Amino acid sequence: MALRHAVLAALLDGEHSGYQLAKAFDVGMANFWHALPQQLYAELAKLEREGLLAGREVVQESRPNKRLFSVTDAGLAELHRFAAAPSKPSSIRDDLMVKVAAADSVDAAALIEQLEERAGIAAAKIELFEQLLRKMRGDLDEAEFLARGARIGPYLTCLRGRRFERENLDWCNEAVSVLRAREGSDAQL
Amino acid sequence: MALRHAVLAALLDGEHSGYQLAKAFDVGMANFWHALPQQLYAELAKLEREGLLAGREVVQESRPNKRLFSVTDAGLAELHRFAAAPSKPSSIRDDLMVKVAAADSVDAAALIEQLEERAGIAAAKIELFEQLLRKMRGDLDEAEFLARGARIGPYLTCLRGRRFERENLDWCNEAVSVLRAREGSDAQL
DNA sequence: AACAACATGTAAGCAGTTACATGATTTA
DNA sequence: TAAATCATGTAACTGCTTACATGTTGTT
Repeated sequence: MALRHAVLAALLDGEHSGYQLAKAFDVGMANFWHALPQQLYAELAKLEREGLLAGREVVQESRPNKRLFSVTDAGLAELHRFAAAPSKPSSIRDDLMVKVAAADSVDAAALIEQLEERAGIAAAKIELFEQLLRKMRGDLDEAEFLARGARIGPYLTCLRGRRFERENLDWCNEAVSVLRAREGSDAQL
Repeated sequence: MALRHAVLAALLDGEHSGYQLAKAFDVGMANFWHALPQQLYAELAKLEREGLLAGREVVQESRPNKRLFSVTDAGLAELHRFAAAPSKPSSIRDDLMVKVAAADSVDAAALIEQLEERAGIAAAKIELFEQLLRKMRGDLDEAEFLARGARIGPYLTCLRGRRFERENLDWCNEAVSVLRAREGSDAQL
């Protein structure tokens, strides 16, 4: 049960609505934790009931009303506790990798197509991360920001996301060229 | 529901028992799909009921008896279908990254400790992948194996795993040195 | 006129985790 | 003699996904 902590961490840079959080969990946050809007609304309600978040209603005119949430002292304490506790190793789940693992028994063309699609997604994400990183840095250059910038946490996770997607892109391209080369000359040992 | 496909893929290189699979899902397979032994035993039983796997009892003397499973034609057909179907993007879940995202509000020392531990784990995994890759290659050099080796699927996913862990290691080290540097001079903007 | 963005949820079902349960043999 | 390896499961719980449900405003 750690979606709760991901939500608390996401709310550290100010109050957000469920809708705003859902978008955050679709970009920067999504590198290490993914969640659908329904899940977020449910989790926010739960965290509020438990007193780890405080919600306030904001009445809007040309928009539906919304509820903004912020982390309470109890919420901060819970984050502290969580950060100090040992965690289990990360878990990854990727259908495409399962398909590649079965590459020898499966249609190569379909695999190549999906690897190329994935490479495109990775490239787009890299671009997104670059933007996010620039935005977080503001006027400072990277060394300066790493040394003295505010909110280093999200910056570091973004750096991890960029590294991950670069590897993803490179590997997809490598896998595609290997599979293509074997398609032509299918003399397997 | 794709553990089933991961199991089918894992059984492509011959029959295995639940126990053997559990070990495989703890090393090579774990890069893209993680599963506990209980889950595997349950899934194997289910796949056998559905006719995608065939199990046979092997009586042993100095060991408990075991059941070895292999993929049936129906299982292969299901893998084909799965490989050709579109899949949703990979999902990652990593507690440690959630903690790093909250780095500005939590205890830096505890974070550094966990990042170093993770770096160690990553280094060990890299070594493990190197071994696995050498073992799969056998006498061939890498270019040769990529071009003509048997069972390229597991080799490619292993290459992905090694890339991932290298990035992990580098990033953990980077994050540690950033956090250390900030610990000393805590003049945040 | 159609679609994207804003905004929030409920209900049912399925997948994954944790705890429990057992017991022989080989290695340190 | 203690621990690791071999070997297989059940039961209860929790968390995640899919499907459903609604309605306005701004953009193309």
